[in-house]
Amino acid sequence: MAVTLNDVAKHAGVSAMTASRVVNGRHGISADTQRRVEEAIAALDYVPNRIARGLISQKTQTIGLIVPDVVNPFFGPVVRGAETAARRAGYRVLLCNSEGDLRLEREYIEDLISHRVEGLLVAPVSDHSRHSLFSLLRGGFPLVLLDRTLPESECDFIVCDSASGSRRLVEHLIAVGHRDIAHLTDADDTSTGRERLKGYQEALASAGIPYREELVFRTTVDQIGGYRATQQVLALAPLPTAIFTVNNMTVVGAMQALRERGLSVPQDMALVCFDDVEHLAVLSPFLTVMNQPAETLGSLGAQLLFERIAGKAGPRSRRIVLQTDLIVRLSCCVKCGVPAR
Amino acid sequence: MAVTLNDVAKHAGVSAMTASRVVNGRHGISADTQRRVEEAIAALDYVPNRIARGLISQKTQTIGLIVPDVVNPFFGPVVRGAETAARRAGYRVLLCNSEGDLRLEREYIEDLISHRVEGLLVAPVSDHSRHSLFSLLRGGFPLVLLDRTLPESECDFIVCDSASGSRRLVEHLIAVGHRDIAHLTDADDTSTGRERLKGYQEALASAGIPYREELVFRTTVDQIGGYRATQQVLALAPLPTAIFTVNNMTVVGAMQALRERGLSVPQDMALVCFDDVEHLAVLSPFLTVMNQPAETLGSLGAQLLFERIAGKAGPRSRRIVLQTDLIVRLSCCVKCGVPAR
DNA sequence: TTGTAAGCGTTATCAC
DNA sequence: GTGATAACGCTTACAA
Repeated sequence: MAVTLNDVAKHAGVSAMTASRVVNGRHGISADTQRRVEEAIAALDYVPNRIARGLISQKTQTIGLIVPDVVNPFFGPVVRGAETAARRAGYRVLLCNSEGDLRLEREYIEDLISHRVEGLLVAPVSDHSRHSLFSLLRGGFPLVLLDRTLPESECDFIVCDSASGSRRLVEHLIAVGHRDIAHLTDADDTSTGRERLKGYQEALASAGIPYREELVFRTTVDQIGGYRATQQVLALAPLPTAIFTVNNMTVVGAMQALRERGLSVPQDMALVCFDDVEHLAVLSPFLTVMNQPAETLGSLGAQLLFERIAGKAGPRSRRIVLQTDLIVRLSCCVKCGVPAR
Repeated sequence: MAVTLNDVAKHAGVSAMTASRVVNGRHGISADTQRRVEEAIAALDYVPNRIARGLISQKTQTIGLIVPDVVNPFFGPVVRGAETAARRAGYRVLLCNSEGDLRLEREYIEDLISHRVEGLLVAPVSDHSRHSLFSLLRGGFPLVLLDRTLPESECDFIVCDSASGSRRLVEHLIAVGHRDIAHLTDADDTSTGRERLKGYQEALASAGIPYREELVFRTTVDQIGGYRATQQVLALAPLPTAIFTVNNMTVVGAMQALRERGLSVPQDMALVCFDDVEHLAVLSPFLTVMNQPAETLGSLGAQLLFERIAGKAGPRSRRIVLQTDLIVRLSCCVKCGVPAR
């Protein structure tokens, strides 16, 4: 069905090798031959087979990208950033949604290796992802971690400064008068969760507010997790005056739970989180957030990977930490004051 | 560097063929041989090379997916739906963002063909995309169009019912009292733009409201396009009382322009659009929209494609039209009434 | 039950 | 300038 180089060669009355030379723009071809081959290519709609090429060159011009979910407003831009950078570097991207599932992540990794991607960009599900990833690293396989680090890993990564971001976000809450701040976060097995909890604790400590374990709720960091954890928050007496959720999905669930209970934000409860949502901010400039440069993270991550693939990276792991931006909007409104409890 | 089947075979003291049989779970292998090969596979961390496999079988287990932008809240879910369906069918997805650029789209198509994807899922940039796509169709290449159709094409597609959706949306505006309704839409070269304009006209006609060309603004359907077109709307005198934008990106720009002019929605201007935004709706249930089942569109589109790839599809093109849902929220609020002009 | 030979589409190498 | 040959890693067809 597909037209091969041999078809082109026959059509042009030359050898496959000569046709190959024309396709690849090599020198030392007579003008006449060149023309005939080009005509044959056009006439037959020939498109070179990269699969066959890759078999020889061991280069597939393809990388794998694994994120929990493209629809997540944080990972969407990460994917776009990576894809754009990849295109510019002449690479294609095999996209995989791990759905935060370690088993699925592992399957995808194996599958991508089997597809002979030249490198892997992974936003790991959790610390446990290292079991799937470390054997790659031992083999020197080009790998860059996105958004989360892995313990004891000598691996390139690019993340945002979660601890500092979290600290500044909580400092802001404290500055506008909050003292009882609930924190909805990951289980203890992700670097982002640990760092954000650390920042939360640091902010409290430097304000002289005692850390209270009972204000920290660990959950799955999706909408339903945020919803359930917020229900637990709302069972506290007295209620805290603010909730800080670890990311953009948990905050949605939190909002849902608050609304169900008839609580308004920020009048009855302040609500802040990590991650801004592109566009949403314009439509409804409401949530105070710690914005992460997601698209930059994706494109720089891809650049790190391409350097590694090209062998320009050296044996030491490179670690990039991007800064986050506090965007103050209405959800912890100063003018509204802090709810009295 | 990579471990090959030959390495495994040598390690196990058998021929490559025998090793291959074990890898593929064929019958007729002695228990002892089987064990030795499996040990070798484990010892060497062997992962089969699908590239080589694909060269023989002509199957790469890969499809291409081209959308304008993964970050677009409509296409994000489309991508997830397609990717999930692909995984279930044992396929991987090469994701490409055309950025609404015909040239880029064309490059991607050629590149994906060269990567020997087994089929293509494309949300075409515009009618002009057919120049890149029709030669594929002639060759019988498996192709399914997403979201937009192409004129004169005998090609599978899956879209939403834009005309009916648009009509119902405008009927709603009319029902709550609007008569001067501006419409921000695509240039005339996309099926969605044409259909939505048609629905707009139908709704006006059946309400006995004359169609006024000067209320229709054609623009690029992104944020900046929506912004500029809305500025033009705001130069009208008298102002219309409602704006209906063709999609979720234009509405963001529209909101921006309205806010800059100090106009509130819906008090000063009603605002409705196609496409809902997942999560946003929870955080801020504000925009009245015509929701499209984006994820379903992606997963059904993938299913159509896999049927075609498997040769189960027949020569006739299949055309699926999904229905849309009107979600009434606050942005055309009845209680607020229609602004007097 | 296992192995040999050929070939998928392309390119590197070396002749001519 | 151009072409024959082998090879990339694997599987199909056939042989032993």
